[in-house]
Amino acid sequence: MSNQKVRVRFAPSPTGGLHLGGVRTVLFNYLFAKQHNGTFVLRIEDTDQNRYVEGAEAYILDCLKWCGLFPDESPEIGGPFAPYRQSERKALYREYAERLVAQGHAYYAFDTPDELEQKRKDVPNFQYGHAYRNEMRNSLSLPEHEVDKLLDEKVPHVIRIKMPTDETVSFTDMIRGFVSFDTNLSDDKVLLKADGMPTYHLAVVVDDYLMQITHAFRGEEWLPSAPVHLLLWEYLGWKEQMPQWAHLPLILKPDGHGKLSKRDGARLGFPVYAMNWTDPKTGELTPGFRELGFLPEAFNNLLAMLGWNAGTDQEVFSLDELIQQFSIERVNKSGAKFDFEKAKWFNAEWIKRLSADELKPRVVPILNDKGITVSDEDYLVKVIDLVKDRCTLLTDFYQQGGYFFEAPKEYDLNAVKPKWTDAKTEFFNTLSESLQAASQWEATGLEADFKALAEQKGLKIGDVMLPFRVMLVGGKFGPHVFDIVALLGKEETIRRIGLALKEFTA
RNA sequence: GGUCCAUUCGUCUAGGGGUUAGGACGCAAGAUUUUCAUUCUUGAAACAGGGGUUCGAUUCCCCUAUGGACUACCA
Repeated sequence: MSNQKVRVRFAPSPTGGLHLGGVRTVLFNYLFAKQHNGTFVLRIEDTDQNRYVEGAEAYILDCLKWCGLFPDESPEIGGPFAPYRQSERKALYREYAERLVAQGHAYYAFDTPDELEQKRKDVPNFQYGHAYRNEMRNSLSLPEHEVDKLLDEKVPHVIRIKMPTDETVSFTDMIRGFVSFDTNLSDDKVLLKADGMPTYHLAVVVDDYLMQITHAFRGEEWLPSAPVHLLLWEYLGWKEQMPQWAHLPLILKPDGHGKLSKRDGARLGFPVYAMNWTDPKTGELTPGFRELGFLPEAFNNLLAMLGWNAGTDQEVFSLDELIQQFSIERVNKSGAKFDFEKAKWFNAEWIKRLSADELKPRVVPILNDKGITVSDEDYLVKVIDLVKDRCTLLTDFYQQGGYFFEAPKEYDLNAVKPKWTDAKTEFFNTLSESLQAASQWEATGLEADFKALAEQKGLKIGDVMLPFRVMLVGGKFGPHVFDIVALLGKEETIRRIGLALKEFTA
């Protein structure tokens, strides 16, 4: 296996939106694959038809595209190990389950859901395992002829793994090192469900084998069921081909403790999903990072830093840098609480780092959404350059840059009206006239003229500078006033002075 | 309850038998900016506790505590 080409997979089940932690798992898979010139496959684990959600698979694909984490093999693009949807591979799992039964490592169980429920009620901490399996209705406890009869009559049944007693299963995890488990403590997990679909336990082993997966990354929540998987690899005779495991630390709630869930996002006011997700049944919308105004560069970056670090002071990484520097050895063992403030900082950093040209195509839709059409792209680039340092989210470009495209609809009147005087009205009227007559239109010259005029009128510069800003921008924010004036142009500046004067003196 | 896993500033983390325990986010103060940000400087802020081992433990070992995951015909 060590000389084999690296093959990794991300195997989500299409049950809803894609969680932050899911994207991080994708990212680590992707980084590892690319770094080793390996293959990244996307496999859809849709073996539970009860939980299948329309549109979820397409949504997951879209998320990966947005993040720029493209699979090399997937249900969409195919590949040498197609199909990549487990529901389409259904027929193949039974054979392996039967093989395990024949070998004595698994058995048929005929207990109905009701019977199981009853048993759980009767026996505290019931586990379907060595202690109780003889009390249940299965091919271990029932006489052979009765089992045959039940099978012949096609009585619904499942296939369960027969966990060995008094054995220790151990392996070396790429992240946590040596871990071991006592087989007595694991129950006889269902391998093949009554509907003929495999459970995760069987499917993940069979497909990882068939798809020649060399390294398997998954969340830490899978650690307790690892012994079942290990045993399956062994019983199926594939132990030599078993991938190396890496159980990733969990992403935790920012407050309190526990796994971060979409509920926490709603409660604390930040997204948990990569992109907006609308549940097709309830119509409920769960917000996403993309729509909130995150850049995929920043999203990848912040996810990578949740559990991994380069061992240096560097925190801002491009995807290429991550591919270069990522190492599984430097992934932390313990869970990390998600910090939305830091997440926003990463985004602000990326907005500052990207050029106005690179930002342009991402800002246009933001402005369009607000009803602003951009006819002059060069003008937009200048606007972006002027305001990008004060944007944290992409959506901030509307607030910070919208007034370059349309005059303010509302003014921060509290900032100007209480201190308004006739002298100021007079000043701005005169300013309009002198701007009209201006022979040049460049920031420093305009500023000098403005100051000279204020002095001449006996006004403090500060007393007219702020009102001037509010006239152009609408509020107390934005770049240097005369940079704005210079970009806005003569006609528009004068127009806005007139517009605002009406409001200020009303 | 049981099993497994984890534990350095509020948060993400670096470090590692002898260090002023480093960085980042956030927070506070100051400088720059006649707005708001950016930027810069400075500051407050941590080795869960107890035993060992050792000349010396935050670092190694054990125990305790705390937290988390899992304990479905879900993944």
